[in-house]
Amino acid sequence: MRTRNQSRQTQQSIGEEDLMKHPGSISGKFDDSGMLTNISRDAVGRLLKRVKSRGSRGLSRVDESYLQQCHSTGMPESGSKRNSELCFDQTVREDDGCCGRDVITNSLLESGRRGELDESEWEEGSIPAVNLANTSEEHTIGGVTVEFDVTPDSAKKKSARRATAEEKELAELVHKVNLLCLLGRGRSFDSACNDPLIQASLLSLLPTRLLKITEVPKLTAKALASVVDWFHNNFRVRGPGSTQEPPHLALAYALEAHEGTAEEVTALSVALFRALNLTVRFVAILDVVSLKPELDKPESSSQGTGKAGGGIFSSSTLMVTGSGHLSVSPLTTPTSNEKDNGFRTSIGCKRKGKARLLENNPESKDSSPVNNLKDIKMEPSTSDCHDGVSDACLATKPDGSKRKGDLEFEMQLDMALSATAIENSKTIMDSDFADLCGTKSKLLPPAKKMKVVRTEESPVSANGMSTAIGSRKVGAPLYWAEVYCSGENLTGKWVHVDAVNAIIDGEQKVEEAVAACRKSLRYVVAFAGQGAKDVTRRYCMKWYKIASQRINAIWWDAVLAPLKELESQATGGVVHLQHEASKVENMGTLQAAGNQIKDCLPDSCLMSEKSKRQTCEDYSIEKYGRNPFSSMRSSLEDMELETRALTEPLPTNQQAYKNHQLYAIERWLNKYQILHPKGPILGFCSGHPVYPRTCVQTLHTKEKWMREGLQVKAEELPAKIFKRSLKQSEEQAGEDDEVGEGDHLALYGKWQTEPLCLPRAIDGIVPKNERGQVDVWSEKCLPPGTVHLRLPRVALVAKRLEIDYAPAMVGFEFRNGRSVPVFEGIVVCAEFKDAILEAYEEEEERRMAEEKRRNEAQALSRWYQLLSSIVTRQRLNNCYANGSSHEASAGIQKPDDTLSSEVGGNEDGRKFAGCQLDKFKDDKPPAPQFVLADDHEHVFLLDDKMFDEGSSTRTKRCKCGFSIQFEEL
DNA sequence: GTGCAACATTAACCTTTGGCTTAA
DNA sequence: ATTAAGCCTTTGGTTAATGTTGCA
Repeated sequence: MRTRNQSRQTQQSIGEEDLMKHPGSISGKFDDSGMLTNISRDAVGRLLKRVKSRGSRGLSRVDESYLQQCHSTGMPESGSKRNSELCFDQTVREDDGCCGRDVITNSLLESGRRGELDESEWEEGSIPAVNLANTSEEHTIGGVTVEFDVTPDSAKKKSARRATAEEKELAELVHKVNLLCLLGRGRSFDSACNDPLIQASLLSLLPTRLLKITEVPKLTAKALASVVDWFHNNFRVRGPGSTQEPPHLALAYALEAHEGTAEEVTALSVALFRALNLTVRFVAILDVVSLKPELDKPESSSQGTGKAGGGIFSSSTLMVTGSGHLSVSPLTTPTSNEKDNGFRTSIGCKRKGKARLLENNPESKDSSPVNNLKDIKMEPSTSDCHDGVSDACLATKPDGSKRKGDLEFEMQLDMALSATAIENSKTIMDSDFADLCGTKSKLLPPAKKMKVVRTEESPVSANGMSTAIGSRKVGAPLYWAEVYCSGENLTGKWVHVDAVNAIIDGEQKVEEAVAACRKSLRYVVAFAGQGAKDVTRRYCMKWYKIASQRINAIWWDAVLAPLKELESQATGGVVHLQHEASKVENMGTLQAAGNQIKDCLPDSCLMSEKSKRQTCEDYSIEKYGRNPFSSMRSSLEDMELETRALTEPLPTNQQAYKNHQLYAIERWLNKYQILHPKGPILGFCSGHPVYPRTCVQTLHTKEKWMREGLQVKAEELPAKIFKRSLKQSEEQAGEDDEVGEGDHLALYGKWQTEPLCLPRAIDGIVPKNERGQVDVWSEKCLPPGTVHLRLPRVALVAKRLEIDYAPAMVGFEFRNGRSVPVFEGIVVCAEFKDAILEAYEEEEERRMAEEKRRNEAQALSRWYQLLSSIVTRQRLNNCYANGSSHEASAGIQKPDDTLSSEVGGNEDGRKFAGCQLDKFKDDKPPAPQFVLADDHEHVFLLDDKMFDEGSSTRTKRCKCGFSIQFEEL
């Protein structure tokens, strides 16, 4: 075992710069010296597992253990610098004697992963532990600062917290956007499948004998076998996925290389079928981000931490994606699959490298995955290739035995690999990897190495199907084709064709395969003719499991409606029975053309969009000409899907009935629900009879029914009675003064109600409730012969006219901690409506006039106040600025009202005001110009007024000598 | 290890009708 | 004297969804 000190020595011998530049080589050194990383990973896996299992106490206990040991052993002497490091070191040693350096490293990596570090950062971060020892509470790797004591603790807390409404709303929005993006992507690929050049190229590759399929009058699934076999043997799935390129180009590359992502290869199969004049859909599982917030995080974390072998070495899927063998929902949003994104980021450049390679060497048909990997490894920019060794050592212990987690991890890896039928290429890769393992395996990214290990243990069958998954022989297909076989059934049938895995008519297996790979079958969409149709029902037998994970059906149907129409138009017409001879002829021409243009690919794919589109259209018209049965085929399928929806098998677990759309059991009804009628019994689940969901009726109180314009029929007994809560009972009892009267709540079903019959208004009197009002929940709640006048202040009018009315309560609002009724307008007898409205109009006019008058008066008053204030201010300025105390004491301003009266009763004053405040003359009435002294009333004459241009001040003088200065406004 | 059932926890929903002071 | 407006203060029980735990 390497100790921490040993590790440090190693680190010291290796400069930081070197670490960053040549992580792989350094990894190699570690690897050579005692499987350090292997041991470390084991330790980290255990540590994190323990931490997770302990929940929030995990790290604190680690700290405590560290502190205790520090005290007991006298370590560490140098303060906090190495605290965290030592802490983990000690803890790990305590457990299994493993080195702590990698524990720290990988713990940090874990943090980094949560911080959405991509794969390259993940790998870079695994080496430079020198950095780690330099900080106490924080550690910096490659510029990323990670606080040490966050990890599983906070993650756990976060996952324990439930999502708020806002978060749910956001998640729903993201979900919708993601769906739309994936729909767009599917349409894109579907469109690419119609590319005549691609189709022609495929035909040119197809052996002539297989063209006979076009001559089959009634196509059956069986007839497809030969073509599917051929395709399966000639096209392989491999990664990294090309997700950045346009589908047309991606297909061209895949066609040339005879390999591509599952999506591309499937699209090629669709293109081939279409070239053969079959009616085909490109089907994809839209692996959309979860509709529920936070759902992805626990999922990923559970995968990452729950598995002993996984732990911070990331979830299995990450490992797989890291290997570049799985391209899943490339347009998923960042929140959907961090793992995918990280993977995608790294593979983007890889694919470009690959693309360049293809362009430079168009004949490199044998560009095997191995070659790809070599290219990848040589790419200096692909930092994710660094430090593969530590991961490479994960799978086996030094002694060769396997740990539980490793086996588990490999199992997951198997699933993912089989999901993309990677087994096809495995056999080829194995031989190459045998060499690589000896020499270059240390340089491989983790999952690449994992794959090597895996292939040693999991022999691949000759036909490329995985045998490692036992019963789950079929991997999780995310893409396949649907071929319309008119020879199936009486009316024809859409047949599932997974050319990638060479599976025909395996629709029943899809759900299981998808579930095995922990993918969700929420949306299965078939694309054709730029349209799309949701065919999830065909593949999902347990709808109740996905129902809650799907967006609300109304929105989804609205989105799909126009696409469905397009799809229906495109797949409705089949012409292969009408012009068979010409078809074969055409195909021969296409094949020849394909041979000519084959070598030009992908350049030929770059033909002008316009001409391409034109070709496409021409071809489509020929191929997808409408026939009179198109709508019938579409509706037949709709019926089929609908039938599946209505004939879902009974779930075997009780909880599934809680919100099941079709079935219900009594124990999962809530208190406002009842079975009526109670039958028929469709089956039993754990002894509970299962009823149709249509038998479930919602119950309400009499009052609640009344709000809906219904009333309980006379002499109807409550369908259900239950006790109120203690408090409610007490309140009710208190009101009724009769204990026991109000402690029960009677509920009625809709079948016990009839339209509301309120007492009619008679003699102009409005029937009111016990509170003297009318509850107007809706128009239905208005007593016959009355109208609701929803006008403000209309009650006053009715009152003035002495017309009987009732305040209209329209609802409640929660205010000041309690519900308060909201009144809007009044309810009056219909015959008074016009009179009231007329009076109301008059009253409103009068009120408006009054209000206007009041406003004007208020404006006047405010002007008075303003001007008085100005005068006062000026006077005080004059008095105190000049230091004339006697003047100050002499000048006392009257209150406004006094001044007003003075002004009003003094002609001279009015005149002076007009002169001296001429600036305000047009806007406002003259202001008072009198200042009263004890024994003298100052009068400011116009002649005595002086104006100073410089300071814009005007000086007024009284004959007595008193003067006031003020600024001209 | 997985699925199920029971229980625990928590966010969201549902309920629902004042009283006093001050100004006009 | 009457009436309108403003202010105070911000429930708590129930349900459904979700998490946890234990069992087969």
